[in-house]
Amino acid sequence: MVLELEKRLAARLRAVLKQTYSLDVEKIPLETPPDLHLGEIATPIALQLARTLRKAPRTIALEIVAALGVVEGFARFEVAGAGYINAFLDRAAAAQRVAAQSASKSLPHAVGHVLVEHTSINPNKAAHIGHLRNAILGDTFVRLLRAAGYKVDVQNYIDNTGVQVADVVVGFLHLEKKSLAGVRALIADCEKRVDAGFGAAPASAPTLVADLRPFDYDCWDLYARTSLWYAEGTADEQAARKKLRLDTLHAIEQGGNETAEIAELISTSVLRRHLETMQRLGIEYDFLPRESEILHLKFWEAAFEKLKQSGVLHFVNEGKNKGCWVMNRADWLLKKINTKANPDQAQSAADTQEENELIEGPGYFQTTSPSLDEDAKVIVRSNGTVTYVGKDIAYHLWKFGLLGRDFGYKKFFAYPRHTCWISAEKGETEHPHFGDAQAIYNVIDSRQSDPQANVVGALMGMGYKEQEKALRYTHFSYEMVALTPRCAEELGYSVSDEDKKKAYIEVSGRKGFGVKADDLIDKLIAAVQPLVDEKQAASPAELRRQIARQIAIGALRYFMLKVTRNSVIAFDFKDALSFEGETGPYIQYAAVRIRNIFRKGGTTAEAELAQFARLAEFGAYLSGKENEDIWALWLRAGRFSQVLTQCIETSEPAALAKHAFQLAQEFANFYHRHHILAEEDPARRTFLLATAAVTLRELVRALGLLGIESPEAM
RNA sequence: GGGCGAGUAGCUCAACCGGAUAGAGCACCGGCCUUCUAAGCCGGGGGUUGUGGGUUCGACUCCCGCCUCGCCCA
Repeated sequence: MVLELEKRLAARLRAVLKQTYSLDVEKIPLETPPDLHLGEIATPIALQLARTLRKAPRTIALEIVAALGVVEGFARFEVAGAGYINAFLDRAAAAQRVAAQSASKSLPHAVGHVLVEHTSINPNKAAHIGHLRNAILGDTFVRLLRAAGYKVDVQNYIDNTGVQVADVVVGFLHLEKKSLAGVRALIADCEKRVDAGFGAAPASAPTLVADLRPFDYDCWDLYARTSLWYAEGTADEQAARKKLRLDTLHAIEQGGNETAEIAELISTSVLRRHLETMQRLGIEYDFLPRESEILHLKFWEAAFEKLKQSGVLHFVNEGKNKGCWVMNRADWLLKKINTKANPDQAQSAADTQEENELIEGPGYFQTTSPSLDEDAKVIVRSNGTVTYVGKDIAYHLWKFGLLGRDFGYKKFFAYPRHTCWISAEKGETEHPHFGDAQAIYNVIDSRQSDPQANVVGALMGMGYKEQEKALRYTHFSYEMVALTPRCAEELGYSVSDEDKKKAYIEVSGRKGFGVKADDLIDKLIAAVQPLVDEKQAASPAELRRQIARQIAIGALRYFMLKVTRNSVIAFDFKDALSFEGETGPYIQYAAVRIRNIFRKGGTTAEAELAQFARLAEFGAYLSGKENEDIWALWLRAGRFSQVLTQCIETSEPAALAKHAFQLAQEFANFYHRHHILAEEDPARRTFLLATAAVTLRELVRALGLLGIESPEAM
């Protein structure tokens, strides 16, 4: 509702400026006034034009308002302050529009096939809180894109042939002295234990993991032990272990041997655990592309030819990179380096500005003649091995359908409503097709921004800037989750004096330092369960467990989503286990209260909205100081598409989290001031019930996009 | 050494394209349960937005320098 009116107002203002001043203003600045008595939409356009028009801002504002005339959906316009134009909505008309909206309908504007990659955990250990942030951000963004009308495929990239998997293989073979058969037996054993309770179906009892060790937990410990083992012993022993590690890695990459088979067994089993963990949070995937297929189906070889042909790579004959294939660098980057080297050439602010636009804008990449660039990115090492970035370029060419090769596909994991596929050398004949995306989002933490930029650079260098789609590459970056020193100590880790002084300590899978995802979920459920049992004593135990689970997940997802992406989360149980204030449960609680009103009133939201549609006159209920809180609620409810659009444009789901909270907060305010069911005037009662109905609809919709369920009771 | 990001209330974080009085939550203090659920509501204190300049009608926001912290690369 608000979004439509903003567009209409902007169009009208544009026309007025053209007509009155012969000005073409493409972007009309619109903002939200700080207070409702200043209207619902404001523009400082008159302030901006004061210089060009050589007039006082207020004069301009008054002229514009006079020329605006009547605009549908608006009650009036006022000039305020230094020269703001404040627009006041026709509240009754606005409320009607909001009430008439459908919760399920997606926005019509978006078309196109989008690919979102998230989670992508090394399949050698249990998922931890950092992985949770990734998966929750990614999954939420997928929900937002789908709500906006995009067709989205969700991918979870699996590095099943990397050094991390190799380390656990080394651990099983050489520390645990297990054979292939031994590993297989252990996994079968673990899976039995998982089936018995841990991390299983929603209805099962919350289980703390102390006595139930799923396989990914075993690997978590073994991985840390193996990492330590490499660093122990004499220099000779260390060298031997290092060689063992490298040989193992090569055997896995090679495939077709027992070591590779063990790696396959481990990575597949751990991967399955990751999918189970994420399923607890309502997170599902469509396709799992694996590194092993990227290797064996020769994706790199295909990409290498294209990279050489397009001149993005060149062979180095001298200097420290002699014998390597390196990537040519973009002109702007070299220019920047040269400028730094000559401090005499002081740049003006304008030049810097221009340069920034070059860097950020599309089409900046121009390959340059291969001069001496010792810092150029090496893609193929002098020993012939490909770097990670090289393989990633090949993979991303595939994502855009530019590689000319495809994976094989096999069914891997069954969700209640759909199947998750995995890559295979020889797949099933009947399968869906992935890749060929028009836009991609890679949910990867900010530490990977350099490699990501290199991949983009390569794609652009290959000339795909001409094809619009190759530019639609978004590194959906986010900061890591770290532990506060206090939290680390609580968990029993020994914290060095140096670390104690820090605000936070980075988690490390290699050191086994962190909070496991399943542990956190279990802890949350265990913390909420007593509250639910107490307040819902009359409900059956199974329902109480379901509610506790919904609240726990709501708390966790909201905790990860309320913070903007580029802020480090210093994890602390005190904050994460909170169910009060700006939390998921607070919002869920608001929705439950509304449900209770309808239940007690013996009516439904749908029935009341239908009743409301027949209401002749209700404008009076939306005006006046005493009804300001009610109007605030309707207005907020009408902002949904505005917020959704903003979230997608900025790749930032936090704005929706904030929106949901504000809506819940405004409802709580309304709830305490107006006793709906006690209202004696039937028309006003209908109006108040409609207010609650619209709020419920919007709360449930916003929560749903955040991946949070709305319990029937709590 | 180079690149990226961050610094806002005691703590954790917001602030739409440069706009009106910089906002929430937690913590703290004081009120509110015979009502549609107190996982709630109301009130209170709390700020030189790291720092010094610049740009302009206007700067948390843009530019330059410096300080501190984090990450990445060498």
